[in-house]
Amino acid sequence: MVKKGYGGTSISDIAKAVGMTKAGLYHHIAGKQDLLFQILQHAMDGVERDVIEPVKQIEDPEERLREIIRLHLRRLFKNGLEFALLFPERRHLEPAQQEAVVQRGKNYLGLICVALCELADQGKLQDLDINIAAVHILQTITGIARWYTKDTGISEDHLVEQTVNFGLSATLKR
Amino acid sequence: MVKKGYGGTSISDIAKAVGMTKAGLYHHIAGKQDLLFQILQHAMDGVERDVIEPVKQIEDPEERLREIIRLHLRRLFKNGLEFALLFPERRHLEPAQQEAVVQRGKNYLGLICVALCELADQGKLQDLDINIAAVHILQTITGIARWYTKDTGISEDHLVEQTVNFGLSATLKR
DNA sequence: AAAAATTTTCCGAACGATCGGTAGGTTTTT
DNA sequence: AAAAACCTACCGATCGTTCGGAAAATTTTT
Repeated sequence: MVKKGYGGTSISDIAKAVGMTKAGLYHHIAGKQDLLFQILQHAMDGVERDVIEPVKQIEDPEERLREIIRLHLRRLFKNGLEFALLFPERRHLEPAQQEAVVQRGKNYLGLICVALCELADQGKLQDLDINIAAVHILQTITGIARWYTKDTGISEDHLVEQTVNFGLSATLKR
Repeated sequence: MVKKGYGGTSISDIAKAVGMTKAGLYHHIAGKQDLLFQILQHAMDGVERDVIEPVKQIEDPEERLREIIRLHLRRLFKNGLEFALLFPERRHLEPAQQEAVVQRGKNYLGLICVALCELADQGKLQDLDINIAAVHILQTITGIARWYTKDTGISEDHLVEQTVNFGLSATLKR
């Protein structure tokens, strides 16, 4: 589904990939739409557990923002970058499920916004539109899934470091 | 196709959208794959004309980078942000056509890389990985198509300005 | 200017294939 | 023996594509 998109992936394809027939697979899933929904929910559960929860306890907003980017990328690398590419496929869900996914996405974006706001209060931020900056940072992170592969010669550690610096120096005063 | 993806959009859908029957539409296109290919080529022709060509004459690399971001966004706004979302759908093309599209994309990325390199030579750049920074800038631009709508209350001008600043202060020394 | 010939545009009907999904039965595990 | 896992076989619908011909627009000939 990552490679060929929601519409381009048939249930038979998925069944074959897990070594089953269509009917066998249908014993485990409620339908194609619901399968995508479960995948998205599962992926976001992981982000909530490995990113959102841990950074809650970091007081210093600069350090927190740094960790948000770091942990998010680590999480993507560990769990498979590809899953980030499924996020736009939420358009194939029912409006209600779509809303649920979008809501959790906005929730995460809020995390970055809050960090930026606190930095602004401390006078550490450049003169910029916080909401736009927050989305740009998030797009930079998730955009990595669209181009990064190991055979670029770029190491994960290096990429994490560079991305953190990119996001911070784009927003922080110096 | 922007809304529902390549696989999720049938030829009937497209035909209906242009007020024709399937068979009537097929008089104008060579097939579904080729239609996508033509759309992508057409979109990239526009970028080449409105962005790549104009900035060739700008000597100063900082000014050039600024104009790349500005003109690219202006072009997206004028021609419809949505078309940027079709770029990832190139995966549904034949390998040969896919390669053609990717090549033109890399060509464009090279433009940013060169600007950054020249800035580095002038000692105006932060200590960073130029290739990674270039992709991050590009992802920030194209990422805008994924979230921006007029009803966010953000004006196009404001967004252009903020994005240019974001990209430059992420990479330039100050 | 009218008529004839030609080309372009479009449609109805159908094609084989595949789609998501289901019913009913068999095998495997508990 | 009960329950869970899985299969074969099939459903109606829709997929991308094609074909022969009608309708409309254009060009050529008279």
